[in-house]
Amino acid sequence: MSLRLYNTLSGGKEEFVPLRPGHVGMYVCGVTVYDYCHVGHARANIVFDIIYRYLQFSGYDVTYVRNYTDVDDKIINRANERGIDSTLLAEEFISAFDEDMAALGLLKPTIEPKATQHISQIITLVERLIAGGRAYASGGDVYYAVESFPDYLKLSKRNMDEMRAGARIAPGELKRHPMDFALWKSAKAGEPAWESPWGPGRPGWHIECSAMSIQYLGETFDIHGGGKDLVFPHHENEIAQSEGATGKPFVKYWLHNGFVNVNHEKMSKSLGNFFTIRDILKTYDAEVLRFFILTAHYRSPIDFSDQNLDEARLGLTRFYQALANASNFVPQTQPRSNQPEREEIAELSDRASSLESRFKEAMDDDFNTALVIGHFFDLTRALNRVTAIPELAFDSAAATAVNSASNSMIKLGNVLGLFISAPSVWLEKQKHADLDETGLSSAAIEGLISERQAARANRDFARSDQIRDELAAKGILLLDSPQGTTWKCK
RNA sequence: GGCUCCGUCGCCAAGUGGUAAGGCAGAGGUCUGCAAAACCUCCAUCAUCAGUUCGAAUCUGAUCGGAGCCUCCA
Repeated sequence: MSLRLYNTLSGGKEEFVPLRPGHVGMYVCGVTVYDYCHVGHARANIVFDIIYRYLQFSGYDVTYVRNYTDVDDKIINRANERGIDSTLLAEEFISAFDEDMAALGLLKPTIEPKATQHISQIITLVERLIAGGRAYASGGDVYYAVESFPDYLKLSKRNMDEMRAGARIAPGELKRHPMDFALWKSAKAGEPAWESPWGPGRPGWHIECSAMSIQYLGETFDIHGGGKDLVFPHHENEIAQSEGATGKPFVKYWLHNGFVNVNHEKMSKSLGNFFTIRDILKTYDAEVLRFFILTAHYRSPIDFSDQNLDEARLGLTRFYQALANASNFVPQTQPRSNQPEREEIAELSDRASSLESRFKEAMDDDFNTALVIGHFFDLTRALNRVTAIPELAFDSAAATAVNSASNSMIKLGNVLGLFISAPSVWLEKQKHADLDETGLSSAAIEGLISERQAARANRDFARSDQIRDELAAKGILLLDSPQGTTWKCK
């Protein structure tokens, strides 16, 4: 079974066949750097991060390009509001973006080009379009003549008549057709500007992505991605610009991720219902956010809420707890027994050895991470079944199966950016994360545990239970085991 | 208004023609001094209606409900 992915262009799943065997060129629209990133950006970038990782896992040599759009009306406006230079503002938010992506545990793309460093390529592309009769200069601006490109709107599957109602020519624009869009904008006083054949100006939105993707991936490449909201106009215009200039198909597979919603509404700046990545990471571990995002298919909408994040944390804890149990289970001494194989061990071995094929099957089907997580839970249960049986503690077949299961789960989880911590470290971190709210210190808890142990040894269960109840009232749960008593937050 | 998409157990969520994964919550049980954790068992016929088919959550049509795009947006 080979990789199949949903192509927005065709509206269905297609078998993935790269242009060059063994190689993949992938371009993902980054951000316009004028503000902090919100959870919607986090989702888009996490989704393409796992696609990048999975393609590599599948043996492809991937060139992953993600741009910064660092010149744009919004940047200029925001810079003016703050009374600073737009370059400075862009730099500030490029750094913020880098910090956020690093905090989310994303791999760095192969290339992260900036629009302002590709002005000459942009100008060349615009000249090509003018020469080919696809664009025209008007005043100091250059516009793309959408009527010159018959395939316009093939990605968003609309037609000009439907669109015309919403389109209009804004005052000051020198367009021939309402749907025409700017490739180059003449600079007003105080705006960043570059010399061009049409006078000083700056690139319009869209053209930088055509110029940079062609520069690094060629005139035709494999995968182009971004959020669903970019289908129109951004990606539609990229197609018009690129194919209009080169006469070649621009992109083979268009991938678009679904939105993050809040109360079933799109999270967006204009609705004011957005959460920035840095705010979220104050409360939730980056891996919890990633896990939450991966529990839904990347094309589906996902509802962002505390309840859902808390549930994600609970789910992740279950994995880490099982992995911790597994690492404790492996005998420190030589195995003493080799019992006739028990059903639990056989099941675990089966699940462990088939995990990778199940994983691939799910991921090959348009990156079905939710199904993968289901498989992880299945394996977790099988794992817990074995590690919960004390008699198997020194059994060599059991140890082998447990080892193989946890290794496999960690290996494949890592492909999704999951299970990246040492289980004990992660559990410890979760344990202390909520400790502040309880008003207790871990030393105080340990002291009470010792006191309770003493009471239990004396069979003073009244005192023992009193201690446990008091701690429970403050949000601390005690967990007794043959190895002693540990605790965790509710 | 036009164009897309979605509606699966209390909640989250896979499944897109062969008879409903998984997680959370809930019920019962094992373990435990009692608990907790873990494990075991139980827990849905897929918005509604009408079709196509040997067979549909999956295809078609209608209805109801929700969202997105059409203006900047991951």
